[in-house]
Amino acid sequence: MKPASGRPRLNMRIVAQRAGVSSATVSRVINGSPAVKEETARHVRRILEKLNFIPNPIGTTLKYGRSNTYGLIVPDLTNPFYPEFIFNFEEVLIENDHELLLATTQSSEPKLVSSVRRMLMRHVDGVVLMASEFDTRSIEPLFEHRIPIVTIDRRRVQEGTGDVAIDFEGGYRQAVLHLQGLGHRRIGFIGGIEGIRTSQIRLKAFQKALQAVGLTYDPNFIRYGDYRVAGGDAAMRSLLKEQRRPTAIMTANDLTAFGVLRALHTSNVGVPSQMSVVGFDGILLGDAVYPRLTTVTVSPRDIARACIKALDHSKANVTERGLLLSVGSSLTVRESTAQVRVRI
Amino acid sequence: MKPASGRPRLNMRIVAQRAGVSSATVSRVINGSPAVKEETARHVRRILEKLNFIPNPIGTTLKYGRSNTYGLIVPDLTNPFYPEFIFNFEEVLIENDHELLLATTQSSEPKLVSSVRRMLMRHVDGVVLMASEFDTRSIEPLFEHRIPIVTIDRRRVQEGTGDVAIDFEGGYRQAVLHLQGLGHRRIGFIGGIEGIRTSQIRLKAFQKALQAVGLTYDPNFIRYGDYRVAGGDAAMRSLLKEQRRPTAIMTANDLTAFGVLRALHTSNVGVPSQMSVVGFDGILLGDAVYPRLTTVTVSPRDIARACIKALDHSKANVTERGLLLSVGSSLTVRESTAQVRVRI
DNA sequence: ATGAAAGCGCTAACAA
DNA sequence: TTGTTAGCGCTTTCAT
Repeated sequence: MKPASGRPRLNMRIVAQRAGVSSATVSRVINGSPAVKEETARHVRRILEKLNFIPNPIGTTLKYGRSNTYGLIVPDLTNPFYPEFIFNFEEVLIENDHELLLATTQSSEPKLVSSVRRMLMRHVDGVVLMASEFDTRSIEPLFEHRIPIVTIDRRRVQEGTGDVAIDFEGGYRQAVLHLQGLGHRRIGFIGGIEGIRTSQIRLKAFQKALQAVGLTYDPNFIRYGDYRVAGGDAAMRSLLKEQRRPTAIMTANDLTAFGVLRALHTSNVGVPSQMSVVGFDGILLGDAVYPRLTTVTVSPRDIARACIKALDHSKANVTERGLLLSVGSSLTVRESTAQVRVRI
Repeated sequence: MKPASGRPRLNMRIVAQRAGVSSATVSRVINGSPAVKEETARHVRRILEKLNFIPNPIGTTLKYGRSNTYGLIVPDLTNPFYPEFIFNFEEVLIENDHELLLATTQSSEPKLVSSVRRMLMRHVDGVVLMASEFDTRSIEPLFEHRIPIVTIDRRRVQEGTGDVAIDFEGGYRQAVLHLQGLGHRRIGFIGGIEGIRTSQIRLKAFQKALQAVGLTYDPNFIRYGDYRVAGGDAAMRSLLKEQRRPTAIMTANDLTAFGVLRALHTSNVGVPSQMSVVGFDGILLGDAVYPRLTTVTVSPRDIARACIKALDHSKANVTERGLLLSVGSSLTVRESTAQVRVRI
């Protein structure tokens, strides 16, 4: 690798020369130090403008060992929920003059490890970890380097690590209430991937929601999926084979609900005439499918803000256990739910 | 901002001390220089492992003014095509030990300007610009700093700037051929945003495809959308008001096709029984809607590779005009197209 | 084969 | 109020 060729990059020293001051003064002007005579500052600012100077943050990063960058590790860009979150997270970061370093794991352990390594190399000031099913060993280096971490839905905090928990229970309860109001008594649930933590959390939340409104939980109406369309489709087909069918289906996320809709269409089961469907996430595309999806919406912006808050807290209190924040969810009623019609 | 606190970060000097060599030797070992005695190298490697040393690329960046980072500017994370591209682009970058710096513009000029600024600050080695409708003035700084640029579908190249063009015409021709084979003669088109360049390109490509197979172009069957669901929906509703209707609809992208499907559902027009629909992009969710969308697929991975190729070329030949590459597309037949049934 | 040292751009002590 | 300087981590020329 050869050193930068051509004329030297425009830097503070050059600006300083042109302005007839020292680079320290230029630095002070740029950072708004009050210790500079207003006249000098004005003069320097004029030169800055004329030269179109853009400070090189690499210098600062090197000096302070901090990069003003936050890492974000997501499992998958294919689920629209993540891009929507990324967008919001990025916006919140930019508001605070921070950068985003994005990594996707594809739910693969080696990818997680290499993502973590890249985060470390780039000296991120914190990491948001949305990859749920991770082995703690993979993110060990993050702990060692004392990087503030926020997990999503891990519902545990430790030294330097906060967590943002989505309020599934509240959301599902609203949905169950809505369905109950429409006369539904037999509500099925299609969850996430069997055996992983976040799936358990969602299923539990569903059960509690049922309980809260006094409906009975029927294990025959439960299936697992894979948080994706294919899983929702397959699970719904399986559910349709039952003698006694539920009259409404709730799902672990919107993509699963899309699969459910597709399976029902294919099987000529009318939605919402014969079966009501409720998703979870509130992705924008929920409004694009037919029928438009009734779903529990959780605001990506709220999650993003909570993440930043937890990260900031951990940064300021490296040795304490991090914040455990909760983000609410609310029902968005669209067209995939209706009065129950089938009598049994 | 206070300097890094606590114990100094693990760096090459510390490794060198532990290994009883100089930091220069450590650097040589890490970079695989052959000028190190194998015995020494082995010893250093052992220490490296033991200390779990991760080199800090900031030092290198500072020294060389290059960051091994590529910038990617996309208009929107809401259209799944972009996340799918981002994922592929990131993968290709990581293969080559590069980093990704992502920015979204939301089709807003100020956001583009600030994105460009961030790219500059971070010393990106090149920029992929997917924000189609930009004023050249906004990216002027990129030119000034001699940053290699690749645009998508701008179909013009200049000094240091390459372009990757999607082969709309070839893709649309396959689609038209497919529809023609199913007996369709009256094919409508719902384009992108009226007046912007990429919309023109797509509409022209559609016209040429029609021409190529000997079908007539009927302006009454043409509408504009907005590259999103809402636009496709509205345009389709408008089209349905025509006395003579087309029997098939092609669209500027898949999201538009989703809107078309929704409008047709709502208007009780059967797909594909009464109307065939063809999208463009080949996003994964095209397989999730009902009916599954027949579409023209363009491989995000191919686009990503082409971008890197063009970027590499421009990097090596800063003063030449960049490469003008083309990426092919191919028809994916699913369930939204069928034999024409309606006789007029 | 290895080490010493300079320098990339920036900022904060410290000096003037 | 402004300037001088050291040093963040790295690589590479030059010296040994």
